[in-house]
Amino acid sequence: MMSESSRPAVAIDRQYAPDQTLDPAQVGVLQREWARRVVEEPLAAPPTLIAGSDVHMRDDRALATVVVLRFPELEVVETVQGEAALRFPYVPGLLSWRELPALLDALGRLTVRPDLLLADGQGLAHPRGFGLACHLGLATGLPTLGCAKSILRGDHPPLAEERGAREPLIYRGRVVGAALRTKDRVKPLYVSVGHRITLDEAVDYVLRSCTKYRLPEPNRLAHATAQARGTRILVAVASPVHPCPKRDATMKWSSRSPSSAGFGKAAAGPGLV
DNA sequence: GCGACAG
DNA sequence: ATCTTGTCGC
Repeated sequence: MMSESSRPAVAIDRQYAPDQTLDPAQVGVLQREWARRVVEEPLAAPPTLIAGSDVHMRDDRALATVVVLRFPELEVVETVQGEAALRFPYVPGLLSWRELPALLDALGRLTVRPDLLLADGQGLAHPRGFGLACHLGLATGLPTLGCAKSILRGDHPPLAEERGAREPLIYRGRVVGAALRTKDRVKPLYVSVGHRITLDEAVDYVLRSCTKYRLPEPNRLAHATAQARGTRILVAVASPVHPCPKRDATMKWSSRSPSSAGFGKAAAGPGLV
């Protein structure tokens, strides 16, 4: 058989693949530009398939996992994995440049198309309005939302202790997201628009995806799978240990790069050349 | 200058 | 995120 070239469930727009050679200042400029392309609008229809993603770091490698669940049943429909070499340091505000390669690798392997993707990080609640969730949205064209475990930027009024309690996340006088209690008396999650969704919908779907745990099921399962794979506690019946070729650790830009100001220190920390 | 800083 | 065991609490 042939010619029945069924296109991938999720097409990756390579124009948004992170250019790993850019320095922080250049990335910042790109983020501001791309932030203008983010669309904040109501979902076209209630989602039937929702996905959650997570990335596990291990030995200079980023292992991504995406789990798709049927909604609102929350039954697993598909699980895919992706991988990429870590060629970018962790810099607050530039997370997508570090994690997107592995995530796109995984997303490109999906055989079903999610109606919504819950990313583990910020969406619009970002210094330049372009967190990981927004980046994933533009790269896949899918509706996305950011679901972070801690705040990157912004503040919010005290939150009631009951599950469902919600307060706006404010940054520079703007509502960039929402603090959401997904479980009684447990630290809240920070939800924000990623792409093609409204904040109210994002909050609604995150809450409806949380059953007995703090994190939404898609993300919780993706995290467990990614972590297990990274720690090698999964039954690797037919798959040998991943080859680990030699690679130099050029994980930091010139320590005197004038354009690096204002982006915080690199993961390697100060003092390293 | 100092503090903050998704994963 | 990662390095890492047990432990206090519902």
